[in-house]
Formats: sequence, structure tokens, C-alpha cells
Amino acid sequence: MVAITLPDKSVRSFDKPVTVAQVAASIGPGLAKAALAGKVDGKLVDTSHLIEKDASLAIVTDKDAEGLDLIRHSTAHLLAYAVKELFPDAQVTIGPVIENGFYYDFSYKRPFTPEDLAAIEKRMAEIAKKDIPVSREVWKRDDAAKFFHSIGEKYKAEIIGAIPANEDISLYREGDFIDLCRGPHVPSTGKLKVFKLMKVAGAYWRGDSKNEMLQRIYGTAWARKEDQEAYLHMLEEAEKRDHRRLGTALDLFHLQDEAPGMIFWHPKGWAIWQAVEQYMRAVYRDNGYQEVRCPQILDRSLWERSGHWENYKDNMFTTESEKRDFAIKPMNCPGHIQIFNKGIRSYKDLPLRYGEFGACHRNEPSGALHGIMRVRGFTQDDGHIFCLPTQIAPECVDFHKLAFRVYRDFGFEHVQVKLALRPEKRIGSEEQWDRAEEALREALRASGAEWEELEGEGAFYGPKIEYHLKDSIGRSWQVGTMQVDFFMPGRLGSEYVAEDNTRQVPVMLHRAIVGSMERFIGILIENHAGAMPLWLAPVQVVVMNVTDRQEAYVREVAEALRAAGIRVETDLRNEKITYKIREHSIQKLPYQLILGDKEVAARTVSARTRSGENLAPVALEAFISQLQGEIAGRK
RNA sequence: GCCGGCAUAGCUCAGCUGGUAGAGCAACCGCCUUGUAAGCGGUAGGUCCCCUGUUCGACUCAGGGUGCCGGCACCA
Repeated sequence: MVAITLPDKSVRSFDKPVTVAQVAASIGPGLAKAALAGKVDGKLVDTSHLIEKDASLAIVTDKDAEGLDLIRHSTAHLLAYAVKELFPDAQVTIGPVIENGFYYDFSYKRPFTPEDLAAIEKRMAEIAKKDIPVSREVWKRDDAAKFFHSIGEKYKAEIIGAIPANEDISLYREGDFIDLCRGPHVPSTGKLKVFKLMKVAGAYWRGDSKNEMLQRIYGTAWARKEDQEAYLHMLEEAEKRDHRRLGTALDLFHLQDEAPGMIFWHPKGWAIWQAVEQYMRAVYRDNGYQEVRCPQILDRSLWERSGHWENYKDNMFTTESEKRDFAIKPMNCPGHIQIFNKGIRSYKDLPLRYGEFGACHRNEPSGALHGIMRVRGFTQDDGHIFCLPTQIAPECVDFHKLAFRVYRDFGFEHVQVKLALRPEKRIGSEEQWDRAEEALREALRASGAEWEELEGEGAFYGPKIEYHLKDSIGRSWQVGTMQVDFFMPGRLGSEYVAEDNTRQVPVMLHRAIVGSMERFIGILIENHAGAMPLWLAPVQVVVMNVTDRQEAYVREVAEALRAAGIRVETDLRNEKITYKIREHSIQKLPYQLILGDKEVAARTVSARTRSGENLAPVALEAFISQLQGEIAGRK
């Protein structure tokens, strides 16, 4: 007797072991058809899985998140199947599920072309249509290794070789194609109906740039056609919000060949920058930071002492003058330490907080550059807190709260928090690391944050909290950070006089909220689709005349707005009002003031909002105070 | 840096197999004095990314470079 408990708590009894598929069939033919896998006692298995003893079972269909992942995983195998049919000497490697789809890495004598992709996708559809059963087989590890060697699949053999010898492994067979896989998979290829190959790209074998490069094919797969169409449509829409496109369209900035990874800020882009910077400056001021400014170029000897010359040389721009070597600063911390070191510090001075809008240059690999998100010249809202070990935790708690307040003010609700823990190559004692990691955890816990821990991702001098925001197509970018550093202050000779009159080395906290002004503005642009909130909009109001009779009044109104601190432009061009409205709408201006004879006569203004709403005429003063209210509220 | 793709007017893009280039928008000049998302007419604008080669002839083909785009690696 086998008793199966279903999710609704009902129990079905069978007189001998049954497969997931049989249980599904016993419930109903519809479910039997929809079944993609089973979840037995919480473990995902194939529908062919034989249940031999009492268990709980949930039938997984394409309505479950797991079902969708299954479809994607099986579609990756389908892709490999099709590739092996069309390109028999291609070698298969791995094909995992990713957000919205999957990829599969192949080794092949030449790169796949877009035409290849179309042919592969066609073949996939044909195989799917044949509804070929997918079956699981359990092999001895060595047999499997031998087998994959014999068919020339050296990557698979290598993967299997890394599995302990006494472990059995599972293979999945569909038609002539057999692949090593933990599974589970859909029962047959006919379950795979909605997929599309998206792009080819190079990817290193085992993610190591010392290894050969494989051909990675990316695809997307869905349970329903509408889902895929919605996804593709979303991608198209996201493309319109790309900060590079909007940067040109809204005349915010540009880049050019002579300065790769460095930005020319146009007046409107710089107005956004200034709005962000002034806001962040107030954040420094109101939270116990003193703003400072350090040299852009510093002598080699300083970078040797800090360790950068040895560890970071490839990323630094260097220069030479009168037989002295200099580096353009890639970071601000050594500079801040010089300020700290000037004079004798007492424990009573700590925590001491310095903040800078520090322009840094890093010679990033050319392939890493991306619009204004990843650049070679950028400005950090970089702060360093010199403190006692006991002050680490409270400083981190305060910082975390502050960072989240800032993100909220900029309109970000979804901030990913990650905690990067001790890497293999590190300095400092285990005890110091324990304390530092725990201090950061404590700060996150105290703030009620949810976070993800990344083993081995910390800096060599200490662990760090990372704050990430997403761009329009969902790529995640680190913005803020909080890092504990036990190392650099000692290395650069910082000390304070402790209570017992001994000299001690302070702990340094490296912290940034927007991270890089450039990246942060890029993300701001994408998240607002270029329609910046009033307080950040480069031009907040445009004042327009209907005919040239209102010209003087337009100037008067604009001047009053300017005097009230509003960023205002006039549009006195000899064009139809509809033409002007269209143009400023495309430029995503928050408010357009339309002044005709009526407004002149009544000494009022008629505003049109960005959403296309026409507000009733009001007195200028009323309009100004409305704007000032919105700006103060950061709307 | 690695794999692949791309580079034509200010912007977005077209230009078949080699015969030195076009459109729309923008700009400029007129006309129109205009009321909530494009009035009309005209003019001007290009080292077809750069260098070398093949060719009678190169935007087009080949080689090299630079930059950008998509990934990978990197991002203390």
C-alpha cells in the first residue's frame, strides 16, 4: 500500500508503487496531460518517478513557477538536441535556466551566426512537434564518463569526472540525444511550445577567462504564447527607456571616440547632476559629514604605500612629470586618510566622517564600458568614517537607514541588498572578520532589511554591504556600498590617542549611497523613462506665448519663476501653440505654461501638465507656491 | 581583455551583385499671428569612423586600427 497525500490534504491509496504520471491520471485526464513533473515530499521529480512509499505529492504544471522553470530547462536541452542534429561536431556543455529563459553553451569550430540561430530554432520546433518522450536513466559515474569520452563530448566527460566516483548520475535521453542532467524534465518534447532564441555570445568555459571561449545561445521560453509576447513587448518598451537613447533625445550628455568611458555633460544633463549633488550635499551636512576635496593626481609613493600600485596598477591611469610617476586617483580613500593624518586625533574625535564628490578614473577593460553606467571617469559620493571598533555597528545601522531614505527620495522602492563576505585572499584575523561581518549583519537586521549573502565576494580588506538597483531591462547595478576596512588606515599610518593614552589604528568605513553620480543618474533616467520628477527635471517649466502679443508677459512670468528658484525656459518662437506643446511634451517637461490674450488680461497662467492635463488658469503666485510645494516634497 | 555584430547628414535610418550618396525629423530663410501633441514653401548640410591594400574606379571588397552594441571575464 502506498498512500499519497495531495496538496488539498486528501489521501489516495494505491496497492503498489505508482508513478507521478499515474497519480495525475487517477485524478483526471486533464491533469495527466498538464503534468510536467511532481513534487514528492518537497522534492521535484519527473512524472515517470516511481513513488514506492507513503509520500506527499503535488503535480507540477505550467501554472507553477517550478513548471515554468522546468519548461525552460527542458527547452535548453531541446536546443542542445537541435544543435547536435544540425552541427554534429559541436560539443555540449551546460544549459541552465536563467531569468525569463535559459542558455546553453556549446563548443564549436566556428561561431554560430544569426542564420544558424534561425535554423536551430526551426529544428527545435520540429523536434518539439514530434513529441518525443524524455526519459531518465541512472548510470555509474565511470560508465558515463567513458561513454561521453567515446562520443567525443570532452566537456561533459570533464563535468562527470568532477563528480565523486561512488555517486550514480542521471542522464536524460530524448530521441538520439542524451545529456547528463540532474533533472527533472518535462515528460516529452511536445510540452515545449513557446520559445525563441534571442542571441549568441561568447562565454568562457567554467566562467574562467583563462579557459577557451564557448558559444552561448540565449533563449526565452514560456508556458503560453501571450506570456512570451508580453515579454518581448516589455523588452521593446524597455529599449525606449535606455539612458543612452534618452541622453541623446533629451540632450543630456554625450560620449565620443576621443574619450571612451568619459562623459560630456550638456546643460540639461548637468542640471540633473546639480540637483542630485545639491541634495546629496545636504545629506552629508545633515548627517555629520564634513565635505572635503583632495588632489586628482598623487605621487606613486602614496599608491605604493596604499597597496594600489601593486594590486591595482592595470586599472590606474598614470602620468609622469620631471622624472616622477603619478597616478590619477582611482579611489578617494588615500586622500581622506591624508586629511585625517594631519594633526593628532583623539578617541573623542571619533567617529570622524569625511565626504567628497570625488572624481575618480579607472582604466576599465574596454569591453566593460556601458553608456554612463560603467565608465572610466566617474564621481563618487564617497565618504569615509574613521571610528573605534565599537562604533562600527551603530555607524552601519545609521548608514543603512540613511541610504534607504535617499533611495526613497529618488523614487526607488526596490533596492537589493547583498552582503559580500570574506574572500579566500584576505588580510586580518578571523576574529576581526567575524566581528566585521557580524557588525554588518547586525546593521541589516536592525534595519529590518532582507539581504543575500555572497560567500567569498568581499574585498581583501573587509566585508561589504552592496546596494543594487536595476536598469530598464533588469540588469542589476551596484550603487551604494558600506565596507569595513581594518587595513588601509594602518598601512597609511593613521592613528588616534586612546583613552589609555596609547596610539591605536582606527577602523575605516568606506561608504557611498549613489555610488557613482554617472551610474546613478543613468538609472534615474531609465527608471523615470526620462520624465524626471519635478525636483530633478532639468527644465521644470516652459513659458510659451500663443501669438507675439504676449511676448512681454511671457518674459515677465518667466522672470518671476526664475526669481523663485524655478528652472524655467521661454518659448517665443513663431510657431503654433500645438507645435510647441508637442515638442516640449516629447522633451518630457513637467509643466508648460500657455499664455494668450486671456491670461495677459487676467494676469494669470494656464498650465499643462506632463500627463496632458490642462489646469484652470491661476494667479502666478499660486502657481509658484504650488511648484515650490512639489519641489520641497520631491515629487 | 575575449567571442560575435555594427559604424552613412545634428538625430533616426535607406542605399541590389564596386561607377564618389538619399529620406523623415531637426537647422536656416520666407509666408502664416496661430489656444493645448506636427501649418505651408524654399535653402543649406556628408573626409559614407580611420589607415593600408586590391581595382581603371572603393561607402561597397580584403587586411589592420578605433569606437560602440550584445554577452563573457573584470568591477579591491
